[in-house]
Amino acid sequence: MNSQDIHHIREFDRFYTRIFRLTDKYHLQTTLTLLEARLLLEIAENGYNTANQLVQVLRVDKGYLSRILKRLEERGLLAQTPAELDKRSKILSLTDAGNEQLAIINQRSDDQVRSLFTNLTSSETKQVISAMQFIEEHVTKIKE
Amino acid sequence: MNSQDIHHIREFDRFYTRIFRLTDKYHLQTTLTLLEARLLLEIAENGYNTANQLVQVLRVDKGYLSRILKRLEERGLLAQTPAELDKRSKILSLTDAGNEQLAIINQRSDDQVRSLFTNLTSSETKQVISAMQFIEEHVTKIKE
DNA sequence: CTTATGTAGTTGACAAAAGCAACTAAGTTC
DNA sequence: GAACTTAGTTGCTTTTGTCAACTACATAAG
Repeated sequence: MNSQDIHHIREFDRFYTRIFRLTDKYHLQTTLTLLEARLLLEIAENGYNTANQLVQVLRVDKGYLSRILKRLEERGLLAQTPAELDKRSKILSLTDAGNEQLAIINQRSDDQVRSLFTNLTSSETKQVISAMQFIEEHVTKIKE
Repeated sequence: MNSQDIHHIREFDRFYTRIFRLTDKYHLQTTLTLLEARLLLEIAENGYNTANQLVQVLRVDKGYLSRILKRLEERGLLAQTPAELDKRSKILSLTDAGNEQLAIINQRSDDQVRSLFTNLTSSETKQVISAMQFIEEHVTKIKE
């Protein structure tokens, strides 16, 4: 792998982070931070339903997470019910209001994605997606 | 653009951010934060050599930036010399130590990129890079 | 020239985000 | 059942980022 290749890849990296605006303070004009939005998503859609699982998958401090979850609960978006099996842990789930918030976020994320592709023909869009899938399949995960 | 397409794209987004580890606190095991590393790079390699230019291109608060630049100067990585043409502004440049730091960061970034591609044949690598370039050329920038 | 207005960067005060360590309560091992 | 581990909480601190006021210089208009 030559230095020109590496240059291209790092260039893409900068392009990508800029375009997808990963640093937006509030996620898509909701009152949720990026992390809060991500938590709702992981809980509701990816089945991570304990604080501990979220700590693993998102690599956040457990103390910090604990407070964020408490805040989400206070805001009525999240329910924490003691686990029957292991009484140390709590099972996390979204309330109806939480699911509504998530739906809004998803809607806006979808809109954002769509707007990135507005000028593309349907065939170009398909090619971009193929390119993404190709990258996803081939780029190797770094070891932890 | 159908919902399946959007799903694929958002999936790629999550994959990408996870793999490239954009949230690492210290950039590649140096004592520089991601922003500090980025500043050195923009100053030395992209020719943005005033605080004002950096504010524009990286969209950070000018007060915050001012403090970071001061810190980099105190650490001996950065020199700020008054501009002759406009005495309000200072011309930023890396010291030798700053260039060394940047070289280390670049080296490690390169290594990281390389390690993501270790298992790929040279032809697969070329295809991934082509895919990246295709995405870069086609995905439209969101308006500010 | 001089007044008004704009711009580059600094500073102080503050708020939000994140990290660290000590702690409680429950589970596990032997 | 004593020693150890684990899930989550809480207090304390640091880091990161925001906002507004301020200084010094620049520029345009009368």
